[in-house]
Amino acid sequence: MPLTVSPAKPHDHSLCIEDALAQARLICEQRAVRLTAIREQVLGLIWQSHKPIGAYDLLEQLAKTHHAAKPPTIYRALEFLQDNGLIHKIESQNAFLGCAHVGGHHHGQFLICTICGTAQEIDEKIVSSALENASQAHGFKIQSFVIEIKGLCATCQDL
Amino acid sequence: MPLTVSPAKPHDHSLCIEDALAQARLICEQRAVRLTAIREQVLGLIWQSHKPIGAYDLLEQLAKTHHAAKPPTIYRALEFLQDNGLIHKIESQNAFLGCAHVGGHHHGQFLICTICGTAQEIDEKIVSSALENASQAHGFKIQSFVIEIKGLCATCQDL
DNA sequence: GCGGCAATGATATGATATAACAATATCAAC
DNA sequence: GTTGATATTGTTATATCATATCATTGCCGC
Repeated sequence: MPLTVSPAKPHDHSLCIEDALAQARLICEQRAVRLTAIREQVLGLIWQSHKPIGAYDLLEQLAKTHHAAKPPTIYRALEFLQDNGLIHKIESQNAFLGCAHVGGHHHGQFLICTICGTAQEIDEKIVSSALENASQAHGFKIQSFVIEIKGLCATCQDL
Repeated sequence: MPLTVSPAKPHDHSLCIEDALAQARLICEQRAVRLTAIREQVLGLIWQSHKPIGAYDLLEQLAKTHHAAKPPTIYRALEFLQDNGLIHKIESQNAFLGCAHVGGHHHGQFLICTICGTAQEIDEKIVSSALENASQAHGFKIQSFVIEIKGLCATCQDL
């Protein structure tokens, strides 16, 4: 299961990408939305990195094969991919990352290494229920959340 | 204690501002750093809203009394205030908010209302310990975190 | 009052994101 | 298979957020 590996550990990442794209095609078919060439290409570019990647870095990559690409090209693709739960935005970095748990209507929880820059997505019930608890205690009703934990991944702690 | 009220509830907010500025002066004296006129003025402007406020909105306010104010003026003041734990940045909005728990070396947890825009800072042990737990389970060592919970505040739920 | 450092002024530019409208592609209905 | 409605992409321009750089001024210990 490529999607459950830690990005910090070595693995055959081309499998991640293939798997992510295959899942994306499936999801889009199920939802009757169109994973166009541009959108799929952008998703592929995002998955080529385990590190969150910025919109203009993506644009630079995309422009290599797609001369007409301009900022709106990227931002539209990013919006589509976000709307369909295929990618997440890391708010504290203005950067984007493939969703590791597609299908669920979830919000991301991320472990972001301050040394190597990798971001691992987790989905811990203990975190979401703690948020739910804390919010309730303040009479607040959750719609969504941003959880970005910064620190040292297992690999970089050992350096 | 003005600093513990919910921003969503009506209260005499001028007390919040005065209290926040008084605490800021104290903290800066203790830390032997200079809360200059510009910095204090920016902090005051931030406290005039319970809603996170953007850097350029602050600039516009500041420029009314301080003709020479330019973007670096604001960003330098914001950096100082953040470094000294007097304000927080809401990453998902590129906006800034007075810190409601000055003194502690804490990271913020925010309840942000999607209707009225107010952001309430909380500091729930259950949340931070859940993050600690989840991180440990993945061999990750926390340095800091961004917690921004979006939803409906008590007041706006009843509308 | 002078030397060193912190803070601010001033100019320019970099980085991120969206508005608005035109052109084209897709696809269902006929 | 043409037509019309809608989604997607192209194109230009601009809005919004943030920092680099160097000059100038102010503060403070000596």
